[in-house]
Amino acid sequence: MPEPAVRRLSLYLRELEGLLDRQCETISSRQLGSLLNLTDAQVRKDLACFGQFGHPGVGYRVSELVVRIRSILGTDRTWNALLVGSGHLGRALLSYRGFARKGFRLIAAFDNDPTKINQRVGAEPGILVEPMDRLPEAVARRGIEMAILAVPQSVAQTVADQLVAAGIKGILNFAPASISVPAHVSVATVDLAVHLEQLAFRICTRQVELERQTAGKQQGADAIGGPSR
Amino acid sequence: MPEPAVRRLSLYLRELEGLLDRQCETISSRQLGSLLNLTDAQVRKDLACFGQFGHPGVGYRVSELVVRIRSILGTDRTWNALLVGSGHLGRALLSYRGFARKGFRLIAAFDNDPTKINQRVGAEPGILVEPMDRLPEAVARRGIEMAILAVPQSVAQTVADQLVAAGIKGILNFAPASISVPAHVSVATVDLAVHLEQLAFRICTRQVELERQTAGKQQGADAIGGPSR
DNA sequence: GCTTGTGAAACGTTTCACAGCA
DNA sequence: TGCTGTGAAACGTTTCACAAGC
Repeated sequence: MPEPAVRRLSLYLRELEGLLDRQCETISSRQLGSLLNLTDAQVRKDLACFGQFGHPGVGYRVSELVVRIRSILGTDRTWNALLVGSGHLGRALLSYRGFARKGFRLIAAFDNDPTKINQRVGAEPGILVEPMDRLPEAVARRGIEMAILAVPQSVAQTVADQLVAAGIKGILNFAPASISVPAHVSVATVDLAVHLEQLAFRICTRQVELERQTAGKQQGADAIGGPSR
Repeated sequence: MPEPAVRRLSLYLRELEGLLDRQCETISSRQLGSLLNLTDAQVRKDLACFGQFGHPGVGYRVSELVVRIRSILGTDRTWNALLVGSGHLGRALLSYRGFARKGFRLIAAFDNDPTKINQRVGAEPGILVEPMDRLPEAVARRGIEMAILAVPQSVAQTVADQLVAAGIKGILNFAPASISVPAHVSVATVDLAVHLEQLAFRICTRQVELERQTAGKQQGADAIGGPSR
């Protein structure tokens, strides 16, 4: 199953949910692609990986496709998640409404800092920050399958190990570190600084590209004796 | 220039900076790869794209490689950045120390919500949240090249247009929407909900894989009449 | 011995082009 | 006409294998 196709599936779903709000009933692969700067063939190939959802001559029915993609991604149900690390980022994530809209419920929070334990964080009524030793029981008792890791780099691996031991099946890791887990556990790492770094690189590269293009055009113009403008 | 190689360059740098702290002087492609679950050949090919940094029989000198990669990524200097949207996520990003460590300075913040304007946010002394109409002047006067977009989906494109008009060269977009900008501007989108969705998919898939594996083994054992255990 | 850098082979992804269908 | 689904071609990335160097 092509990994890039799975990544794009989430993006298709995001756009389709938007179209649903605007009561758009059907959409062609070309239209959906143009929303994400993809070719029509790309969209069709991606969707065809998972079944035949389209209607020749018509396109894709938005509501139908939304249901299908949710079912493929496993977001046609709610997932319970917990948070470890109630620093600035952790608290922001607890308050983020985007997760709930997609069916993810953050229902517990943990930290090992005594000054943070027993505080209530997030939108009213808030979630109680519990000490780390309560984690295993919470996972078992409250049916929590996912964890959001928002702790400092230095303790990321240790906490990840605790999460795995507690029976967590997937970790969304915001710590700037690559963590290792057993094969039955999935990890997705989001390193915010890395994304800014990539942006810096792209800005530099874009700048150079444009300069080269301009220079090339000028030289070309010079060579054929065209107007330098 | 292979796009995946550039992505990994940031990860190499992150690991190398860690090794530098632990006074590790040299590292082989195999060792560096194992930190990130990559093959040694992958590491060598990636680095070779940008020059000859290695020393046969020795490996790569950590401090040298750090300098080289920073120079390639364009993070051998500081970048000034601004933030738009001082909601929960925006304020968390202003307080995040990881950016400063990588040479990114968040030096201005904007919002169009009157209740947020003129507040000070982030670590002491804090950054003053200014109204959107001050944005163009701030970009020009303070040499700001990057923007972090942490606004709701509904206004993401509008604000992006304002940023472009103000002369911003790169946007790190946290809004759950794909935004379009002219070719001379770079965008990186980080959709937090999408990452959780991908994690949900991987958890489901992993579960099925393991079940199939177990079933396969059992069947295999049955077929050859081995112990069913 | 161990290491890098690199052409060549293997693999995966995207694009093309068109048959089949409403 | 307009659309999907799909084999085939084109393109890009990763892995292999080994010469060259410490």
